[in-house]
Amino acid sequence: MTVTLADVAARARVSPATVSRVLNGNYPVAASTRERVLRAVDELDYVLNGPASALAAATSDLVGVLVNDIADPFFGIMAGAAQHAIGDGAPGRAGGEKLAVVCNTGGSPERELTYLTLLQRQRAAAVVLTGGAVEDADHIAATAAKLARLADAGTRVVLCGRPPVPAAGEAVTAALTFDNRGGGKRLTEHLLTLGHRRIGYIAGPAERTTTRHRLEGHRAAMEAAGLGGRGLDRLTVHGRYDRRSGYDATLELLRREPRLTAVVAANDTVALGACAALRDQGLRIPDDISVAGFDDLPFSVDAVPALTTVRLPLYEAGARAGRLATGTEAPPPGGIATIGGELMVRASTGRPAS
Amino acid sequence: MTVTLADVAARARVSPATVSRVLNGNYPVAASTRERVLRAVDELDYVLNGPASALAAATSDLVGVLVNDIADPFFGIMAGAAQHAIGDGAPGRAGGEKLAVVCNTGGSPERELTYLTLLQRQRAAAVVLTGGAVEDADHIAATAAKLARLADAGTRVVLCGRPPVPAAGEAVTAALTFDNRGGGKRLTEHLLTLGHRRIGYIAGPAERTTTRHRLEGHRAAMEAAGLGGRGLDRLTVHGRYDRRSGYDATLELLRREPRLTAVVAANDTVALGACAALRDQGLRIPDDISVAGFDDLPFSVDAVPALTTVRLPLYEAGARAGRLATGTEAPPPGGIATIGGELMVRASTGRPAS
DNA sequence: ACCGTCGTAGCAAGCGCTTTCTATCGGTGA
DNA sequence: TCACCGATAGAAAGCGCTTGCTACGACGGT
Repeated sequence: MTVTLADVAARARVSPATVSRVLNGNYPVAASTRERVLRAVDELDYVLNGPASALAAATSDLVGVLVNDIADPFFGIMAGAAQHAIGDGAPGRAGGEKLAVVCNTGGSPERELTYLTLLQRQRAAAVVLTGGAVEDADHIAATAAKLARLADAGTRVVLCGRPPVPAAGEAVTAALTFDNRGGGKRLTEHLLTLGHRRIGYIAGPAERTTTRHRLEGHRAAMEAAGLGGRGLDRLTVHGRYDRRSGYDATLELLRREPRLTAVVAANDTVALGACAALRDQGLRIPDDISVAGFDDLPFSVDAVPALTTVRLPLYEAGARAGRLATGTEAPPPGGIATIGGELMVRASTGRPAS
Repeated sequence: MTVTLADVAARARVSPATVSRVLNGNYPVAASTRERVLRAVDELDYVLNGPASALAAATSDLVGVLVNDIADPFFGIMAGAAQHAIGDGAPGRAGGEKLAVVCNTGGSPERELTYLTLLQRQRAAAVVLTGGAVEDADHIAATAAKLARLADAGTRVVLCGRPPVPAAGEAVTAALTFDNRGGGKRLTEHLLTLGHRRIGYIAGPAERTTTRHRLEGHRAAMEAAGLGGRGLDRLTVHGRYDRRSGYDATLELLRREPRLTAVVAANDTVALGACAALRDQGLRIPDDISVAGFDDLPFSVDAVPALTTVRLPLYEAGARAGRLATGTEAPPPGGIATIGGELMVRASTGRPAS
């Protein structure tokens, strides 16, 4: 039924060992023999049996890329870049080709662990974890343990846009983290500079690192401006990283403080929802109220008005993570690199009305 | 170093066969024995060796989901839904859990084939192909052949948002196709009804089925209104499915026909680019010119003005494809189901000025 | 009390490939 | 001319798991 190495060997009148060596190209095989084998492979339309070779060689060419939400371009862009870098990593001979697969955790710690186990099962060559992590002690411990297990099974572990795992130290090959705190700080400073004082903040899910860091940056800026204290809590609303959440949170913010002059959203998608809510309330942006996002996703520049936001080099980061995962690029010193964001001032922010 | 089935067996004082059966749960094992085994698994922190079991069982729990562009929510939504449906397909015992992985082809036929081969290598349980296909005879033949090969290796093949492969007939388990033609037609009819006559069309890449079908629908509507002929070609511009392409194409259309009263875009992303271009030209939407998109991606309702478009039930389609891939749902009669789009009339279209 | 059965568990033969070790052969330098 | 060597190719031993078949008690019907 299915063609095996032995069939190819028979056809090429050589031993299976020779065929294997031709295919893997890491052993001297006479040119004439090689050609004969290759022809047989072609004629028989032979396809290597992945599991069998993974079993025998104790390695596989699978690279897993874990994302929180595949429908969100934030992850899509990073994953696409990583996959690209990985697929083209060693385009040379067979075996150099890695299969990058992206796994959607939906933000659930359990699914993340499940996928990690599944990848461990497959003896994945590398794993790339993207996006913020959940800050639950149990989960962090479980993840760290799993990563350690993976690492000493030879799987490379790369973090992209996620803070280094505290306990997993040596397990992680490299960690690329975004400067969410700094970006959040600069964004709010921009608003403060424009003269805003009553600034609402729409945060993401409370337990995620990304959420916390961006919020911390915001608060640091507020406090530095003498606007700290309890007022901050009143003007902060948590929600999911989606449009709807931004819409609802904005309404809530307006309810708490009708004289709000600016809203900072956890990310661009949320900001879009916020804009919609504001418009529905009859408020003009930025005349009546300013809005800012985070990430600078592709659609943000086309929003009306164009969104002021913090640009994160998602594509570059993903590509770099991919290269680190394939070992094409050397890890940064210390294994950790922080990637900064760039403040993009656009039309959605302006001076407060009064 | 690594724990194997045999280790677990030794620890539980049973044979490897028994352990295997406990883990796969498809053979009677006494409760007490089972428990002992499970405990050993736990204590040893055993993880099944995927390749080994795939080799022995000649099947794997991998399901591949191929997408053209993972950074595009159009695909992200479908892929996420499929992955969800697949992962939760048989959450019962181990083994029922499938690993859905998404592979990003970047729209390249070669990469598509490469991934298909890679999945074939892994003896994937199923493959889901999403999005339009490239209409190149060679590639279609190659794909059909590959799918046939996969199919008779026992891999289920599901098409989602892609027209049935002509030559692959029996190879395909099920095909879910979007009624792009009908949607395109209705969209243009809507514009015609409003009174538009000079309607520009921004199409996607020429060689893709999705592009062709949507365009055909548009033209059918135009012709039915007596607006056929060569004028259509003049008012059609091809480009990629991205924002930038929409921007550029719009400028080109305006150059060709300054008196344009409406622009229909290949999809929402392109439409957004079109809106940006029009705004930059000082044109008001919909007062001076109407714009329509396709897909109804999440951000479309938040665009300003909200985008008139054709809603495609992306999530539902993806989920269904996932279920078909896992065999959780029976294929539609004939293996083919056409999914209709719903015209969403919003603020970006209105009566022409004059 | 005997034998067919049912319920469990073990044996052992692979699954298809990689890789170490060994064999072979045409040179080569002395 | 002969021992020796480099370059290739083959033999065979697994890699860790699944599964068909066999083995073995304990039951229950007659």
